[in-house]
Order: sequence, then C-alpha cells, then structure tokens
Amino acid sequence: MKGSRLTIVDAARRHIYHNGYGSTSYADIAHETGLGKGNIQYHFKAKEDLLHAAVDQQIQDIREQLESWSLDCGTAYDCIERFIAMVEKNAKNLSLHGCPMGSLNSELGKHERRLQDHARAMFDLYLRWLEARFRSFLPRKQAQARAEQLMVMAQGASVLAHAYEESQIVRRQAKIMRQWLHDVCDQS
Amino acid sequence: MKGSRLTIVDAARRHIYHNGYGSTSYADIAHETGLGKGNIQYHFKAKEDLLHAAVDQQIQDIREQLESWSLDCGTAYDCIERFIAMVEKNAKNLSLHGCPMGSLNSELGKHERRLQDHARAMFDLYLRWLEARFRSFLPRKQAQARAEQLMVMAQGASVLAHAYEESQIVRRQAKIMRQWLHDVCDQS
DNA sequence: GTCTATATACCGATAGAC
DNA sequence: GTCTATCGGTATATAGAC
Repeated sequence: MKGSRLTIVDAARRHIYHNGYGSTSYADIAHETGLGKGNIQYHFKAKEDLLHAAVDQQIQDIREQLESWSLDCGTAYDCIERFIAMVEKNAKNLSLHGCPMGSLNSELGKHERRLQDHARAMFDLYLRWLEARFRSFLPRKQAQARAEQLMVMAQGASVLAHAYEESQIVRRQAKIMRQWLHDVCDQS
Repeated sequence: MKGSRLTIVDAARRHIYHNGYGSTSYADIAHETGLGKGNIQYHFKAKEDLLHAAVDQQIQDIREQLESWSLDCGTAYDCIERFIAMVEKNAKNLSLHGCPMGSLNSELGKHERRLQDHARAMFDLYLRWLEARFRSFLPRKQAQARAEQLMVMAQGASVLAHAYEESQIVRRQAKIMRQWLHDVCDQS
C-alpha cells in the first residue's frame, strides 16, 4: 500500500502526459485517484507544485534508467543503441501521446517559461549521458554535436508519429538512427 | 483597410502560435485587435471555428510558398535546399515559440484529435511537396522515406531549440541537413 | 456589424468540519 | 489527513440593444 502523495504524483504524471499540463485540473486527479479534491490540494497547495513533483519523479526515473544502462551495456556503442531501442520500444505511446519530455517542454515553453526551466532538466540528463558515451570514441565538440543530432531525430520522430498517430514512423526512424550510429562509429 | 474578419484571423494565428490554442480566448483576440469580444464571436460562433479559419489561412500561405519555390528554383535539389533555408531563416522564431505546425499538432493531438485532423494537413503539404522533389532522382519509396527524414530533422530541431530557447541549435541542424542532402544526391 | 449584458460552467485557491 | 463548502476569477456561448 503506497501513500496518497505517491498515488497523486503517479496520476498527475499520467494525466499531464496524456492531456497536457494546461488541461490537467485538481478535479481530474481527484477523479482518477478516487481521492477528494481537497485532499489533493492538501498535499499540493498550488497547481505548480503538482507539476514540479511530477517532473522530479520523472527525472528520478530517468536517472535510474541511465544508470542501469551504463551498468548493463558493455561498450559505449551498446549504450547508445540502448537509447535507440528505448525510443523504438515506446513507439506506440509516442504515436498516441507524443514524447513526455518533448511535448511537456513544448507546452510550457509557450507561456510558462518558469516551469519549463525545470522540465528542461530531463533533456539535460539524456543529452549529457549521450555526450559522455560518444566521448569514448569522439572528441568533445563532436560528441556534443552527435548527442544533439540523435536527440533531434528522436524528438522529430515523436512529433511526426504523434501528428499522424502512426507508430511505424518511430520504427522507421529508429532503423535510420541505428544506421547513422554505425556510420558515425566507422568514421571515427 | 482590410475587413474585420481577416484582422481577427491574423491575430488568432499569431496568438495561437505564441500561446497555444488552449490558452487563446476570445478576450485575448478582442484585446489584440481592439475590437469588442462580441464582435469576434459574431464572426466565429464557436472557438473551434476560429482555429479552423487560422489553419485554413496558414494552409493557403504554405500552398503559395511551395508554389513560388517550385517556380523559382531550377533543380529539385535547389527546391529542397530552399526548404532547409526556410527552416534556418526562421531559427529565431522557432527557438522562441517552436514550429507553428509542429507545436499546434502536438497540442491538439493530446486532447483535440478532431481538430488535429485539420492541422495535420499542413504536414501533408510539405511532405508531399518534398517527396515530389526527391522523386526527380529517387524511386517512389525512397523519396517518401527521405522526405519523412528531412521533416523529422526539422521538427526535432524546432523542439530542442524551443526547449533551450537557443536558435543556434536550428542553425547547426540546418548545416547537417545540407550535408545530408548532398550525400543523398551523391548516392543516387 | 458592433457592442454590452448575462447565463452557465469550470478552474484554482481557501476555510473549516470531522 | 481527508473531506465538503464556498469564494473569486475566467472561459465559452447566447441574447439583445444600437
């Protein structure tokens, strides 16, 4: 049995991912958790607090994910391919709801720049981790550029797949990313 | 002196692009145009009508843009590079507000799938136009894949540039797109 | 066509009973 | 901790005066 607070944050993450932050209300979370609206507001006085908690938990998940990849994978190449495999594995959700990281940043970037500063930290985690892997076989500046390029491909695939509600777009782009990664390694 | 209706649609396009559809109200458009709220609602009974009109006008703009590119540019290669040049030229706006086409589709895809069906038509226009240019030197299936890949890069660059409010990301990716286009032509 | 006024609903936030 | 009740603000939408 987990505490109310964690239940609320889980529901908030899901609802924000599926409907966006602006279309997420206390009433929605109350309905989804079965708790009263006042209870949600006892734990999170302001709506912004709810978002910060949801982002914090997601950041924690990403940290653990990247750590486990670093341990599991042998070479830097395998690590980066693991990232691509993650994108491909989530093809269905990406086509249905977009990327949880990208779509949240897009929404908050429009008119909640202060909150977006926090959401951007998710991008930082992935980018710095990818850059560190690329640095095993590339100079610093090139490693940075390659990490950025891979993230651009992943985000672009998510946007297009979501627009067309077509998970095959993600799978096609994952294949292209693998070929690209292979070529990048060859050239080094 | 242009009519009220056109004034309203222009303001709606700008406001929706800068703030998102969900955060655009009749009062916002009234304030931005100097017209009364009731006047806006006389021309557009439902808020959805306002979005449809804004999207329709943007579709018209895209059509004219693509037509003029087709006339101006000599080779198919030049046409495609013109698309890349457009992305690069808009780097500043993309970093400040995201891509008008991508961010609108992302928002509507979350909880307004019906309206998103209309917004997706903008993607269709660019993708079909790009595919037609690639077909000058590639078979149908490959041309389709290349058009999709280029759009993925453009959208990904927009998302990342918007998240970091950093227009240089778009410029770096435009350079990569040009190199990619060059390689694609070479291989054919 | 343009405006004011109003109906109705939902939101975030707060106060207080249990 | 959990809930109900309520306030103030704002949204879409409608009715009607000019």
